[in-house]
Parts: sequence; structure tokens; C-alpha cells
Amino acid sequence: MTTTPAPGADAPVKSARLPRTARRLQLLGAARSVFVAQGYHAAAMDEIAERAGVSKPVLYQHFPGKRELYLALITQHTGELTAAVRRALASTTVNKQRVAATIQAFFEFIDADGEAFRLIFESDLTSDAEVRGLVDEAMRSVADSIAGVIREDAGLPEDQAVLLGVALAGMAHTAARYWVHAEQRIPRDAADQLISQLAWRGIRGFPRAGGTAG
Amino acid sequence: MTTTPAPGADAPVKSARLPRTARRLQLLGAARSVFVAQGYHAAAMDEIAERAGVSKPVLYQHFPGKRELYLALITQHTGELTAAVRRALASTTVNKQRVAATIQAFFEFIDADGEAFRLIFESDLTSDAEVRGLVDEAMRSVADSIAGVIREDAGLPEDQAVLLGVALAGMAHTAARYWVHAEQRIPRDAADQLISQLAWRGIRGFPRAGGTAG
DNA sequence: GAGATCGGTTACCCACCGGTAGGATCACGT
DNA sequence: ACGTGATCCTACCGGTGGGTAACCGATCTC
Repeated sequence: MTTTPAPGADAPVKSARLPRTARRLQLLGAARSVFVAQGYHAAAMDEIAERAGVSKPVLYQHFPGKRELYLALITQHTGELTAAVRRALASTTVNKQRVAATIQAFFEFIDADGEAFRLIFESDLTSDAEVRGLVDEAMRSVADSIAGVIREDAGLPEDQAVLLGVALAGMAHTAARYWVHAEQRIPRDAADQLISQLAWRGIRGFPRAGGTAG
Repeated sequence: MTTTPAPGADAPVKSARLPRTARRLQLLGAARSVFVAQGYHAAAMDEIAERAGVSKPVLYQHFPGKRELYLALITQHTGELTAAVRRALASTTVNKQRVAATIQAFFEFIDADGEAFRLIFESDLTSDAEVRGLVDEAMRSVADSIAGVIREDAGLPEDQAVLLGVALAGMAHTAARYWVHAEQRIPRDAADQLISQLAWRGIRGFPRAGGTAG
């Protein structure tokens, strides 16, 4: 009998042969955990391969290079974030609740297992144009979603609405990151409620803001 | 006659011999511009030396290694940021103006020549514990300064006040960075005024917030 | 003007790590 | 059982770049 690994283990198991799709997923998982733990530069392809219980060339049969492997992960997680925010904004038509839902989405994203948010918000490949592009595009998309709501109800010009969207998104992600690093000081729901209040109070007054006080 | 370089040039001049202190400053300047332009990892010590019009060993006579050189810059600029914020908060006792002054300080810091803010807010050495430590400490210090004001006037518990401080600081720096990247869409004073409004409206309601409405 | 001192240079080393060549093994259809 | 086409491995290469050894030459001092 071959040494059948423990079922359901996510540790570096000496896995048997896998079909392409499954192997690819497993490699992505291994890469994620190593990149999250070490950052892009400190992470070695050997280590990712080892973590997957596989030798290096296998990695290169699935991804053309280290950079592309990283990009695949970035793409995946930026997609998840933008989807979550869009979902939150669409979950209700009451703006106050929209704000709360969006903040909550950020906290959930950052609190998710695997700390994948580090890939996006604490990446150490900021000098790479494509990585920057993906992250900026994601944040821009989030900001735009928020700005869309703001514009509708506040009648602000595009540029200003986007700037406000960026500011709110930045506030949310910074606060959520701080919360996750300095954990168990405040329960999560208390934290995101507090931030939601801050955000909502900040944004709700804006229709009557531009100078035409009403 | 020796080839005396043009006076006041900051380009890579074939500089003559310099006393230690002056050379050190010049090296820091060269390092800053290279690190800012390339990021930590892509920057080569050879390039920094070349930019300073000097050979590599000179660099190592002033700094024990690449990392330490980078840390020196980080320390310098985090110091400048925290000082600027503290100054802004102390510039008045009217909270609304305090908020405005602080936001403005962020915009000034990010808009400063040399784009040194990248070293702090877009560093690609986030995996280094000491770098993270310095940056976190700086943001924490900023947040604490803000939180101090919040606590006095709002009577919030420490933890919550700090979280709000972090959130506001994050909002400010994210917005300022967005503004600087997507420049000439909005004049600077309009941008920081808008963000100041957002921040002030968000935070001003907080005394009567915790549940004891009144 | 000898010699210590300080600032500077050339030329080199070598660890690390991304990437690859070539061969072994298993799974499966016939 | 036997070829065929996957999957996977051992062993290696070579560029890059941080860091160093050993050596000049101007300037200051006595």
C-alpha cells in the first residue's frame, strides 16, 4: 500500500498525482499561503513547490513564472473584493444601510481566512506596473460604485464623488486592517458599526454641501 | 583646472571630495530618489552610488547595508509626517479647524517634492519587521494624536477613539494619494476641503453617539 | 617634505533563486 | 501487455546584485 496521506489535510502532504485542474488549484493555495506569509520577494518558488508537496518544474507547467503566479492570485482576490462591495451596495436601497453593508464587506474581506487581503493591501510588488494596475483598478471600481450612489443622491460632480468614494473605501480598509492586526481589543461588529457611523455621518450631509445650503 | 561641476546641480555630478557629513546627506538624497523611483527591491546599490557620483564602497562607509540605508530614510520621513500632524492638531483649539488642518497636513506631505511619501505609503519592503514597525508606529502615533482630541471631547473609550483615529488618518492618506496620482482633476484646496468636510461631519457627532443620546 | 589620515577607486567574490533539460513513472485504452 | 500521453522528479545552470579586499592620492600636520 502506498502511503496514503491523511484526508482533508492542507499541510504539505506528499500528494499523489492529480489531474491538471485540481493540481492547479492546490498550487494556487500553496502559493497564496507562502506569498501571504513571506511577501512576494521573500517567497521562493522552491518553497511554494515544497508546500504543495511537489517539485519545482510542476509549478512551471502550470504558470509561466513567479510573477504570473502572483498575478493570478491578485486577480482572483481583487475580483472577490469588488464583487463583495457591489453586492453590499445592491443589498438595499437605504443609503445608511448601504454604507453599513459596505463597511461590513470590507471587514469580512479582511477578516477572511488566509489573510489573503495582504496580497492586495500589503503587497510588496508595488513597483510592478501590472500589479499596481490590478489593485488600483479594483479600488477604483469600488470607489466608482460608491461614487455612483453618492452622485445620485448628492448631485456632486463626478470628480468629487469619486474622490469621496476613494476616501470612504480607504477609511474602511485602513480601519479594518488596523482592527485585524490589533485584534481582540474590540469585537468585530462593534468596530464595523463604529466605522459605519463615522462614514455615514460624514457622507449623509453632502447633498446640501457644495455651497447651496438648503 | 579640474572639471568643476555646475553649482547647485542635483543631477549625478562628478562631485569632488566631500566631508563626511555632507557626503552622507548627499547619499541619503541619492538613495531617496532611487528608492522612490524604483522601490526597495528594484533599486541597486550600484545605481544609488552612481547617482551620487561615487563608487559603491563609499556607500558602505556610511551605511552598513542596503536595509539600513532604507531604514534611515523611513525614519526621517515618518518623523516628518508625525511632526506635521502634531503641529496641525496644535495649531488651533477649534476642532473643526483641527480636522481641516490635519487633512491639509496629509495633502501637503503627500504633495511634497520628491514624492517621499511613497517610501512610507507605498513601500515594497512591507515584509521587513522593522520597516513595518516604523510605519505602523508612525500611523499609530498619528492616530493617537487624533484619538486624544476625540476622547477629550467625545468621551469615548480609548480603543474606540484610536480606531476612529486610524480610520480618519487612513481616509486622509488614501484620499491624498489618489489625488496626487490622478492629478489636475481637482485643485488641491478643493480636494482637501472636500475631505475635511467628510471627516468633520463624520466625527463631530460623536459625543452624543455611544448610546447616551442627549 | 615625511608620514598619518581621510576620502575614494577598481576589481572581485559568491550566495541566492528563478528557470530549464532530460529522464523516470504512472494511467489508461486497446 | 504494450504503446501513448499525461504527470512528476533529479540535477543543473547562470544572471543578478549585495557586499568586500586591496590599493591610490590629496590634504593636513609637525
